[in-house]
Amino acid sequence: METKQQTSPRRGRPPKQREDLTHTRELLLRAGLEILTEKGFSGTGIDEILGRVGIPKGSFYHYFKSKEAFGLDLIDHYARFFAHKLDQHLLNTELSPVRRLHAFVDDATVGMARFDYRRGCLIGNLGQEMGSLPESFRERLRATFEDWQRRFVKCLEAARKAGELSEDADTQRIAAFFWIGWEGAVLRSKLDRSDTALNVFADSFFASLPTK
Amino acid sequence: METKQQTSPRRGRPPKQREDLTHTRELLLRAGLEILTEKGFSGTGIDEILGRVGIPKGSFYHYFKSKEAFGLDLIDHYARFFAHKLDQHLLNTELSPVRRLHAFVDDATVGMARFDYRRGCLIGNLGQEMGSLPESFRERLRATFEDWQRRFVKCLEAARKAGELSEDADTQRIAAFFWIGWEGAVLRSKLDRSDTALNVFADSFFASLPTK
DNA sequence: TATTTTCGAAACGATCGGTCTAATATATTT
DNA sequence: AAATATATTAGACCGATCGTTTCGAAAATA
Repeated sequence: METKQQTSPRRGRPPKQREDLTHTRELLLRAGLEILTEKGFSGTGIDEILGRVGIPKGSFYHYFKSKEAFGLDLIDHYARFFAHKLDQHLLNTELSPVRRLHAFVDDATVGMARFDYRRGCLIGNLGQEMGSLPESFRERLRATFEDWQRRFVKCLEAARKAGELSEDADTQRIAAFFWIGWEGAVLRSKLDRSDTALNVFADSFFASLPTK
Repeated sequence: METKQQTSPRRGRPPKQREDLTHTRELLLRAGLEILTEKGFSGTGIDEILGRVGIPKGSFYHYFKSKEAFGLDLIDHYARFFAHKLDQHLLNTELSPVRRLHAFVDDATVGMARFDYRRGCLIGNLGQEMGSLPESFRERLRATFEDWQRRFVKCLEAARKAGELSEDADTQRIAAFFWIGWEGAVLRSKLDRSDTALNVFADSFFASLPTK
């Protein structure tokens, strides 16, 4: 394991170690996200992503060793982005816990409207596609849902302590219920090109909360 | 529109008109259903379907003018099959209306277990894929959901009249809520390879029914 | 035999993910 | 400044697979 010499001063251009400003890579991830949330993994060719940002194949395979690796990076990228958005609402102490949930749902709803209900949730999309996807995707997708669910539980627990939920509310179950159904609502909303499904599910979900 | 002569005795080999024994066509539809519920439309190649049943391409394009047409036929095929299964439970007068709903959910749950949670719902699968599918699919998918929802409403109405649901229950909304969430549960169940999501959603759904 | 349906096999052009090689840009050491 | 080494760009190219076409042989009834 002595391949990497660390004593002698290396010559030539050193590898970039700054994560933040790999412009091209960032562009590819952004475009990939846009297209994959719309058309899925199998439905999207690399050439289409390349064409949109005007970048040749050489660059793509310089930054990602395969389409599969690209997909995995995309999942992480999206999971982080979405977790941030979730926390933005669910940790907003200016609102009561249950109102934070409403705020998130409303935000997501206008988010879908912004793209005419053409883009959905990357995690849900890939989850549905798992049958024809590299098996390596499964764990990451599962873990992402668990992560989102965990953040939801925290907010529900806060609601319970604040008296917005009954004392014996099963917050784990409620959070699981939400994400299961919400993904269904996003899928249906894409099919219908309408926010009806999102609203129907959200309303029924909130109405089902055990408010004691 | 005189192309089809019905008076003169036709010559040559007559078309197979027996529904049950359009062997090849039936085989293709069945295999297509199995594979598409597992891997989706974009994720499945025609060759894979052909290979499974040992039929050459010529036959496929004899019975279906394109993959798109095949997909549309598959949707109809599945929608009919599923509507039949739905009615089997929802019109079963030996059970109370709400118990019929339970029976359907239980049936669907063991159905998913039978294939190790690898096969989902064709309509949900294609719905999610719409972004990269022929636009002609959209209306059929929508119509199928509406049909299923309609059958659900009838059963809910019966439940209301039987006193199992409160008098002012919004059966339309409840049925819509169910199908939105149930498809999400099927998707999640496939990802997790477990019936947990199905059970969580079903339990929460039934618990949310306005029982007055 | 005439006519039509069905089957079978090969091949098409397009596109898929991925490779290859060369040129260019950028940074460091001598 | 020159030499050196790496980062990045650029796109032609590859084999495999995609959906589709073609065309003739078999099958079946008139």
